Amino acid sequence: MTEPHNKEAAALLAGTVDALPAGALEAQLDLGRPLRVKFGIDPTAPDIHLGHVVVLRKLREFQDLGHTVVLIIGDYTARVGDPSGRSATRPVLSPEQIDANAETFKRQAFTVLDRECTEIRRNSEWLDMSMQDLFALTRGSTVAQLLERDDFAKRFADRRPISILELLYPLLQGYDSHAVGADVELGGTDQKFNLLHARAIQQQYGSAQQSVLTMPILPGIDGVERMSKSLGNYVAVTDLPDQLFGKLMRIPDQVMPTYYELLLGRIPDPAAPPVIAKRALAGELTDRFHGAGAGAAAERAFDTLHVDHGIPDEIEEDALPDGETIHLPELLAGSFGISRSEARRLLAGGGVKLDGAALGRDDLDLDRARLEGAVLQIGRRRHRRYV
RNA sequence: GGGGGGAUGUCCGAGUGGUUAAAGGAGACGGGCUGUAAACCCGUUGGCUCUGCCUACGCAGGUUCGAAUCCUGCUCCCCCCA
Repeated sequence: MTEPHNKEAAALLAGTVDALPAGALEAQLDLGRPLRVKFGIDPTAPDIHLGHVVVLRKLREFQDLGHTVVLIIGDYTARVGDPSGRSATRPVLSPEQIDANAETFKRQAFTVLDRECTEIRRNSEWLDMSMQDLFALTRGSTVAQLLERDDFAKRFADRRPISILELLYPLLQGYDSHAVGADVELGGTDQKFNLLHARAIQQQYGSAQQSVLTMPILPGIDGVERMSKSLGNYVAVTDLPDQLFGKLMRIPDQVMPTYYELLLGRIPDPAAPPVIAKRALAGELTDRFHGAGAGAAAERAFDTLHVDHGIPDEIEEDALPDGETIHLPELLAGSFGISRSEARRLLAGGGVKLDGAALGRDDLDLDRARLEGAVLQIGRRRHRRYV
């Protein structure tokens, strides 16, 4: 084993949870050729979020060392649905939706990955197989093996349903590895079973077996559940700068160190108060996805809104309806996409402001003159100017 | 094939004839506080022409002065035995 490869291995293993089998990656690096590093993603929900970024950053490290990333768009497996985590049945996507999502995915993945060292494949290329081929694939795996998987085992014990289709998922993902000749596969720790099962499939087909690296799971901005689109606790890489900054300011203080470690690769400044550390985190990530300076601009907007409780510079405009008096519930409902009843409740609760001054329960009808050119505001974040 | 259980508001989940727009929790939203859109505290959380009216407890009928609660049929889901 040569010295430079040891260093390379150490860098690549940093921050990973599992590297299996032990020593496999080091041996592969000693081959002295670029490795094919697989990462698969199902285009079910078309937003790459910071949870994906944890894995993507590691992939980028491989690329920076001259290895090739094979990005698999699971357009076919998306029809099956990975049963990991929640057992809710996935909605069936149309081919058009899957295509559109796949495009979005590609674009977003390159906010982190190096386009030059990335090979993109769709697993419909090889998974659209004959029944005979499927038989051949399924012959190699047993129910007992699959039931070892944590969530299957649990559901089986609880007598909750496990569909045959779901059982098939690890086989299909494994077949992907065989099809693209993967040397290494990355995923979150929740993917450990699937990643390892791929080794069995590769062996079954006489391919070289991949090594497996798992990355920690990033908690969502609720600080509790894993970050996921379906739980709504995610920060998308396409979120607008102000949104991205603001969402990151909302993470509970306890998970801040985790965010630092997984997204920035360091710990927060121990001398900094939480709010300062959180601002630094939010600013840095905003810069990363929107360019240098975006973080600072977003921070100024944040201060205006949440520290000074002021009105932002840029506000969407709406036209006032005709008439000398304006019925506020109707206006608010139309502008902010809420019901008139909700508008009344917000009014009664002091949540509606006109040019910064709170309105009350009885301010149902206002003279047009008071609204012309004025700004109506719900809470701190929603504003509309009337022209 | 046989037997059993279930479908409640954004979600989870109480409720088994009469203040039930439906307990409780979560989430969300609003207010207060704040060196954070953290934490903490308070409030709201079906719609509307809003001191009232309308629509709601899988779907369609029925019983009753009155039903989410009882009856019949239907749809869907789950479990057990084979």
